[in-house]
This record gives sequence, structure tokens and C-alpha cells, in this order.
Amino acid sequence: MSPAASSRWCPTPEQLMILEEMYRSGIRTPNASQIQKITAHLSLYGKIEGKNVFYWFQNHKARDRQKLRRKLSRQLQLEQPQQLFYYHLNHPPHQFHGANFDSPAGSSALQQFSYENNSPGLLLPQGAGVASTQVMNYSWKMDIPHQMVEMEKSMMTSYDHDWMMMMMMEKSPPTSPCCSTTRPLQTLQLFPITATNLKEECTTPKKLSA
Amino acid sequence: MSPAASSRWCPTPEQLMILEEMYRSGIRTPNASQIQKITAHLSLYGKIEGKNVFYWFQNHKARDRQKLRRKLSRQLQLEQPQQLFYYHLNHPPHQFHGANFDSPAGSSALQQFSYENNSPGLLLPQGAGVASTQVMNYSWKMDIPHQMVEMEKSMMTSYDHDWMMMMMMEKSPPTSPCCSTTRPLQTLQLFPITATNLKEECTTPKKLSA
DNA sequence: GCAAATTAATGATTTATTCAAG
DNA sequence: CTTGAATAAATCATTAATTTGC
Repeated sequence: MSPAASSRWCPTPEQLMILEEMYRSGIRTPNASQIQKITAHLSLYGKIEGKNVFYWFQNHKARDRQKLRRKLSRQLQLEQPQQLFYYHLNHPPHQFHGANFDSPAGSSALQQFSYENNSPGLLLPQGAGVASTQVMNYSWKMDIPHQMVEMEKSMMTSYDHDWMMMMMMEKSPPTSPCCSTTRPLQTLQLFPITATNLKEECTTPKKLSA
Repeated sequence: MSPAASSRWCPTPEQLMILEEMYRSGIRTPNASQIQKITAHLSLYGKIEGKNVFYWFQNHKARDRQKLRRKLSRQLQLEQPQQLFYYHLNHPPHQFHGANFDSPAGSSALQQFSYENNSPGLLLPQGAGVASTQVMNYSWKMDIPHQMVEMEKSMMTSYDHDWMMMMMMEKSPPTSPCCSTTRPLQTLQLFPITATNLKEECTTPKKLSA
């Protein structure tokens, strides 16, 4: 098992970190001089050659772009902006700094999350409004002392497990926006809730501090 | 009154377990569709909204990375990093598609930038005997495009940081002679900031309560 | 044992990047 | 050069753990 002669470069954590740092800092295509210097520096942390540095940047840049492109195209083939919800959630249209928009009517951005695809995973417990309207009917079934419940791993039911498997199988894009077509549809849509509920808009206090 | 509603989501043990299991299984940035399903499913175990799931993954991923980086940074401080091989523990395979580029060959045109700007100062620390073995015969082409320099972020040793700064400052491209076009160039900080504004990442123990 | 006080975790927001399209 | 979309980093804020004095 001598570390000898691996056929290809294997960056050490330090090297990788530094390279990534440089990449983040803007370096994309270092020239010969830069590569020389980078190599010299990184060689302090492990075996490395100039070509490794060169290829690393090439590959990293390419894969970055590729990843982004894939994401974009996926995005584009969706007619429905459903995908954008969490983005807007995270980036409110305007900085409502102190003003919490409690006016039920307006509140643009957060509104566009039409629950067309509100697929409650299987059954809903006693008529809960699911993710929408928190009607506050949930009985918190946990008054259990924290320290007890703390480490209960492995109490996952096989049901949960299967569900998760399916969940993860779904590679990424919801694909076809319109119903049917190729829809895994492992979830029953029992509640065609149609956004009539006031939900986030009034439950999201948006900086409700104070 | 019913102020009972706590201002933030508090995951139940079941919810947390399932989320962690998913994370372990590879889910990092679920899309809206996935989030919806996850939310619906987890709502069986307690109150939860889509944004909770969204934030959970964001935070978990970020803190995971952070933890890892901290660990690596600590290792960076080691004297002889030469023998660190615990790298693939957490890094996805780099996927250097098999092809070994032992002789990039081909385009030899770009050797032009041979001006040895091997800067003085903190370049090439003395012990770098390893580096000397690298012959560095570049014969690949590399164009040197623009290079934005922005700095910040330092989770490396101040040595690394300074070195990188210098590295990036080197605007080597033979392009535009000296006419500094029109760039406010506000991102370039040349001042000897010294180690006072390093990020806490690897230097400060934060609060140090003891 | 018990709360007040303090510290550690972590949920929720904001800010700063990135790449590529316009 | 500017902008859109998306993410990651940094930060704020609140909850849970824990320490501590009684």
C-alpha cells in the first residue's frame, strides 16, 4: 500500500480548499505564470503538477457552467413557475422593512404559490389544512421531555422508508406541468385546495419581531 | 390570548429524523415539488410548512459544510500536510474522465507569456523542495481573459491569503497596455490589512467561554 | 429540585456571489 | 454592463441545554 504512483492526481484537502477559494475569488483561467505560482504554492501541501492546476480550473469552470445550464434548461421547460416559489419567498419583491403587509388582498409574490399540485402525501390526518392555512388544529403530540425523545433513531417505520425512497427517486424536475402525462404520482390528491385560503400571506408576519 | 404559537418551527423528533435521513441519503436542495411532498408527508407528524423544509435543508447543508471546513482548516495548520489522505471522505469523486493528459501537446502557440514575474515577497517558502521537481513545461494554450479581483473570504492561513491576493492581483494579460480603461476598481484592496480582519473561520474561537 | 442566568443550537433573514442572457 | 435566477455565506433571533445559586 505505498502511496506510490497513483496514476492521477488526488488533491489534498488543503489544495482543494485553496483552489476552490481562488475559484470563488474570480480566477477562472489562470495563465502560465499564475499556474506556475499556484502549483508551487500548492506543492507545499502535496504532490501536484502544473497540468493538474490547469485542468482543475478548466474542469471546475466547465462543470459549473454545465450544472447551471442544466438547471436553467430544466427551468425553462417548465411552463409553470411553480419552481420559483421559494425563491420569492427568500427574496421578497420589496424590502418591507418595518411594514408587515397584513392587507390580505395584495401581497403579491407570496400569493403566486397556487396549490395546484398540493399533493398531500397520502392521507391527511384529521382534516388538517396541510401546508396551507395553519388552522392550528394540530395537537402537538409531544410533551415528551426532550432528553428522552432525543435519541430515538431507528424508529422509522418501513412506511417512512419506502416513502423516502420514492421521494428520492424523483430525480429533480417536476417535468410536465400539465397533469397526467408521465406523472409518478405516488401521492393522492385528495384536496384540490385552490389557493382560496389565506395562507402565507397572513401567516407570514415577515419580520414579526417585536 | 393565544400567543401560544411559537414564532418559529420546532421540528418533532420524527420530522427531524426523516429530514436527516433524507439528507444523509443525498438530498441537498430539494426543488419546490419535492419540498411540497416532503412537507405534506412531514405534516403527518406535526405542524410544518414548506418554508421550514426549505430552510432546514439550507441550514443543514451550510452548517455541514461549515463544520467540514473548520475541520479542514484546522488540519491546514499542520506542519507536514504532505500525508493527508482522508480526502475522499466527503468529496464527491472529481470525475476526471479517465483520460490521462500526460502530454497535452497540441497547441504550442501560447507560450508567449513567459515573463517571469516570479514575485518576491511571500512567494515560494523555502522548504519547497517538492516544488522543484515539477518541471512545469507548459505547452498548453491558455488565454487569459479578464480577471476580476475581489478578495474577502479567508479561511486559510494568513499566509495563504496574502499569497492568493498577490496571485490575483497579477493582471498579467498582455492585453491593454496600461490604459486603465475606466474602472472604479473598488474591489481591490491593496492595503496591508494585516491579520486583523480575518474571518473567524479558522482563527477565532468565537466566544471562548471556558 | 427549581428557575434565573448563561451558553449552545438552529430556525429564519439578509446579503453577496455566480453564470449567462439581453 | 446590466439584469435575472439561483445559491451560498453571513447574520439575526429565538429556542433548547446547561450551569449556577439557592
